[in-house]
Amino acid sequence: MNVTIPTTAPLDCSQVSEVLGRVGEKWTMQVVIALRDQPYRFNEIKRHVRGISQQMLARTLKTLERDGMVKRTVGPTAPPQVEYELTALGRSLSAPVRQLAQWARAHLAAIHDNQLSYDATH
Amino acid sequence: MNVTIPTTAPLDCSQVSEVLGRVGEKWTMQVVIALRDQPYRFNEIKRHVRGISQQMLARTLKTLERDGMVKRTVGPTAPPQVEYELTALGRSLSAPVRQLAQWARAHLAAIHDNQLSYDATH
DNA sequence: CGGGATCCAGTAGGATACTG
DNA sequence: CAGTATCCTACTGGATCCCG
Repeated sequence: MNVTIPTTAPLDCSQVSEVLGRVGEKWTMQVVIALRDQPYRFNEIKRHVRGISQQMLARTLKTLERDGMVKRTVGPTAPPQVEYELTALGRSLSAPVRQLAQWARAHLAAIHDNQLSYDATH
Repeated sequence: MNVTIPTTAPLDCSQVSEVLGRVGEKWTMQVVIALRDQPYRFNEIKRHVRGISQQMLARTLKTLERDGMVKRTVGPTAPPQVEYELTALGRSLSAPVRQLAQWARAHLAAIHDNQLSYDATH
């Protein structure tokens, strides 16, 4: 068989950019990363993700839940006990994102250098 | 040696989200992908990236050039002949992004299903 | 504790017209 | 051909207050 769709594979289509856009949102991946190892409650996540507001955490979690990346579990207690955990889908996303993050760490200094010299001459 | 910094590696820091944000911009990766195989001129890129306006293409290319991902070469002719090509940095980025794109294509249907059933119950 | 409702600022994205 | 200049809209991100 050997279909061989090498580097020339689509890669384009607007569908992919839908996911790229989600990944590029400010808090999405930081929340996913915070949940990587174990479930956490709302304010536990908030403490792990430095700088996030209640509002943005609530929005981000809701979006992730809607996408099926995070599972929300409400305990029958008062006050409410709500736990969030990654689904298999959410966990599988963190792998390629980790590749990207490694690239970022490896090349961010070069990018900043380029920006500085570009700004100096334009 | 085998240092073994497994899934617990940083991955966090705001620096990474700077790159993630860039990747998440609407046209950035589509332009990078269009330039993957060979240099192109402005309007050639515009034809390859369906739906992009002159304005957004100019902005995107300028940002990519500033980041050092794209090299801009002006020929000494009239009318101007301007060629854009990926730098080594730009080419190296497309590898991890391709991983993400493959993930996107593989799981986008599942995401849409989740969104539909979520919307139906909330 | 875990949110929702509201309001607000900044920016990404886009349409159109003009220019060297 | 390869942009720049304007102008506008929509959405992201955030601060604050309120509620069960």
